[in-house]
Amino acid sequence: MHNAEIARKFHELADLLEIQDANPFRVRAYRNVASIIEGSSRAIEDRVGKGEDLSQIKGIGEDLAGQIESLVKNGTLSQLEEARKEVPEELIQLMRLEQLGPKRTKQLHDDLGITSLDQLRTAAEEGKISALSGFGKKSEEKILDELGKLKPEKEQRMRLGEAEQVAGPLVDYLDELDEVKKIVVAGSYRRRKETVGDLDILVACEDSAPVMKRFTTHPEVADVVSKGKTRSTVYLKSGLQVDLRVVAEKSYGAALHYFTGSKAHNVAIRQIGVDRGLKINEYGVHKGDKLIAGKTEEEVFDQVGLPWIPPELRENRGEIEAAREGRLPKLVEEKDIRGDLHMHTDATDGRNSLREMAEAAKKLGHDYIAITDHSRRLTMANGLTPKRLREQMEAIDRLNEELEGIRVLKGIEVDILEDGGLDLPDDVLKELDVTVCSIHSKLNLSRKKQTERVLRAMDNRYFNILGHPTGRLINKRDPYPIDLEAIVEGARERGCCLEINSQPKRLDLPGRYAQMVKEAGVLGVISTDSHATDHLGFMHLGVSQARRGWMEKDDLLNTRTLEHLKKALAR
DNA sequence: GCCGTTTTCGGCCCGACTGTTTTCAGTCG
Repeated sequence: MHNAEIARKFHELADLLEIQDANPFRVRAYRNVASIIEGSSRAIEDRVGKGEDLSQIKGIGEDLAGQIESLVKNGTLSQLEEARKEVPEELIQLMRLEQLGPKRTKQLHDDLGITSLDQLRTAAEEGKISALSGFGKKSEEKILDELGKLKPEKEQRMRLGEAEQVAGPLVDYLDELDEVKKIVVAGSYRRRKETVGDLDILVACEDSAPVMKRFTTHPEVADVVSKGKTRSTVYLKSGLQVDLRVVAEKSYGAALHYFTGSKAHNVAIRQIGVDRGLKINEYGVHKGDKLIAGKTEEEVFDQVGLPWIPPELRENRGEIEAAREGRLPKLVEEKDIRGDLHMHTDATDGRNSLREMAEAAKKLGHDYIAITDHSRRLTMANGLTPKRLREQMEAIDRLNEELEGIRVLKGIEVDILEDGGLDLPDDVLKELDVTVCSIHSKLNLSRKKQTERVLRAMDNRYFNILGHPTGRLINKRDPYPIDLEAIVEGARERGCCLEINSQPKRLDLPGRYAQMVKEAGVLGVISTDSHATDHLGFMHLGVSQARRGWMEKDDLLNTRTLEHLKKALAR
């Protein structure tokens, strides 16, 4: 069972308990454990398998450790089964609507007998909801409006970070077979799109039968849709569709190219083939009946007169022309990253101490990090006042005297207030090495006002990096209305940078906007926004977005040495 | 349900915003 699925079960339990009006702190404990598991870079299943004591993890006590273990071992969570008896589990669907939390959901159920989204729609259309106490006409309208926008859960694509947790173990499991010569996950996963619709696993081997057997009998498989010699399709228990395709080694490169896509890229490449009298398919490049290439992707590209193109660029958005003209970018790689400039500690809403964050970052090979806790306005996160920030600065000074091999920079994630001011006075900001400036409130301002708000904030000479610039949460919240072109231009004029936030839920900026930043000559910053030492490993996800935005090492701030970084930050 | 150089019991981030209110509950972050 994957981390994402374990986390989902605890979230569901928390939702059900909340509807039941359970102790809110107990609910929080369940939500907390869900987020710990979600954010863990190691598979909980493995940790249980190795007999690790999960109660050593902060936020997990003896009780929860036991619940996790039994969930992993038996596949069931008895507390969840109990809760489902009390509350219809479909009710949780109602809480996917904005404005509907546990209390009003319970009220809808108790007063109108509503258990599903369909029944909610009918009740709203019949005007029954506005008649309830606490609801009104506006609430009813909003519910109908939200219902119209809501996508069925099944049609949602899985976030890349979650898909990695599913794909990694599955690939390892298949790779244990001697028959498997090569194995890779192709498709949008390999192109590093922010979400994937399904997993396309490609295997090179001569005898497919044992591979197909092993694949379709994997314990995570819920349903075998088809099982053949070259292709099988299954649904995992998590709902994710996985296709396995088996080809001979001589066709591996061609198949890899074919199944990596994108479709638009493949069509364009095949057209070039046709122009040269070649037929290109998943088995290879053919001249007449003769197979002339296909063992590697390089061979396939070579046949159409192109150098190898990185998967992240294969969207037919200019990469073929660039390849032809020899101006493909040398994309940034994770090893180019020298430091991480956005992370939190337990002084605000992080889970680890200053020292723990620094030591974990050092282990990852970073030359420097910046501690950027929240500022005072974010009370829910226990945001720092000037006084507490100064205390943290002193603690950083002391830590830097002790630590070797890594430099801890003083920073803040300071809120951009509604009027474009920053949440801390200039004389405090002045003392910091770096500021990440972010919007956490008033997300629903008009596009014009939101844009002006950020531009005004950037006027402050201590504004360094715009944090999670679009504010989107993948599958959950759209970007707030904002004129990003104007923001990028404003950043260029003022010498500000834009963040590429690596949190799996955010990936913000997305690749397409990263490209805009690069083209404007504005520096990007890839940060993890870590709230625990475990999150520091999300860097590669941000790097993938930068790569999708054609970014090279020099297009980024945190690929620089500490010395150059400091110069670049001075305004 | 978790946690403890205040504590093994009694705390647990709390303010802004909205729509419904007539003094506030529910939701969100």
